[in-house]
Amino acid sequence: MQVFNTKSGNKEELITIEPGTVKAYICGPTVYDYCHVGHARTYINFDVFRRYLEALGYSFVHVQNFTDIDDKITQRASAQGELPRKVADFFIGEYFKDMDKLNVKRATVYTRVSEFVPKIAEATARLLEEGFAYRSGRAIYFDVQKVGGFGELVSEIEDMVTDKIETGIKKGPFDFTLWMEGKNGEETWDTPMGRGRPGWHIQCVVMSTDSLGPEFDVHWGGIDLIYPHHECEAAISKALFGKPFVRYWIHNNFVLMNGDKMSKSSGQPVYIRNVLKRFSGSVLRTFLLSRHYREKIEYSDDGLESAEKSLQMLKSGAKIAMRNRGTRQMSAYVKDYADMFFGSLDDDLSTGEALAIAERLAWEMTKERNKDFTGAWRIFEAVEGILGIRL
RNA sequence: GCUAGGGUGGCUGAGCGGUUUAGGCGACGGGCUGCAGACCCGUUUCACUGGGGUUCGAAUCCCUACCCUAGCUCCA
Repeated sequence: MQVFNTKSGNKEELITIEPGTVKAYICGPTVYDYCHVGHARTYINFDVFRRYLEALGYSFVHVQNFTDIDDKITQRASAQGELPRKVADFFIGEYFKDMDKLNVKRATVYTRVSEFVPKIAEATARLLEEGFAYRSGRAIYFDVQKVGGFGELVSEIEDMVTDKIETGIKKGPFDFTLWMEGKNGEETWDTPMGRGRPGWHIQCVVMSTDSLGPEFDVHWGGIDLIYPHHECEAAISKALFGKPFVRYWIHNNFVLMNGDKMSKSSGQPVYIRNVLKRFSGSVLRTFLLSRHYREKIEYSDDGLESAEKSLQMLKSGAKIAMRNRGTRQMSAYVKDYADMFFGSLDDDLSTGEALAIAERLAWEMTKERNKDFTGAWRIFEAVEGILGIRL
């Protein structure tokens, strides 16, 4: 299939390192709150990516983390008078409840930062020894210049607005924290480097490569993670292994609300569980898949309602189609639809197009009496199995 | 600056090589109604930023110019 690689800025044919196997890592949530619709979009699109490749016959290794050590978790914990660990565990549980309702397949491996601290400390110590990192103030920083700067995903980084970047403690403005001494109330670990906790970027490098090896096929995440998170990951990996790291970087776009990104920093997010009070998981899934993953999508009641209508149409079509379920052959008319449907998915996961094609077929089936719809059930089966929309 | 995505009729917004040029809103006419509203029917019959190019044919592909939006160390 063709996928858009952020690294090259182009659509490329997906060729895996090991034929027949896709090794993929996706940045999981920082578990300080319930998941919102933006999270849903990321994990649903990745889920369809996985399901499609599995349908093509690939074995798909899906590794996902939970960032359970973070300032926001500490903040929430102290506000509620609880231990950070308890807060993280709670929201991990809630994450699974939400994702199960959205029919998102479970990952092959889930990792938690808190379980990887010794390995992260070990990697940090190695970077320190090899001169890729330095100690300054109360933290250990990664020296971006030592690996020849950034450039995996962001070019001409010097052109970026650097006004708000603090310097002084750090050698270079783009250097970032690998390890820090803990502050009051934070969870810390004893290591040969002293007592402290890991920084954000190195976590994902250690966790992904631990399961998938130093080189793997796909690294997925929200578009907001391109810089700094993924760029920093690439720099760390380069220093740690001296290998290419990830072949395909894939990023999905945001869910907007009133034109702005839905997130904690810009207004209230819409939690998945709140949407599910009014619409089914399949409706939300249909809504989020109705637009291509690299396009922004505007969240609105109108959008959900229209997704509900689409789903209704798909269900009508599926009902008619399933009457001759099991029939191997496919009429020429249906074959055209099947080609278009699977062709859309093959072209950079165009779920919106695929959905529109299935919907049109459903519509035709409810209206046209004299056409041969033999084999149409296979398309609706794919809507369920690949798009993950229950009909 | 860099990266991504855009510039379509009064507005919104699909279409992304050729066909019935969506749909919605609004407007206009009619129906229904004691009058409105809602609802129903009809009309709104050739819009695609400028300039090149490819093609038998371009809103749709390529180049170029201009303009707009978003992001750029909290973030999926």
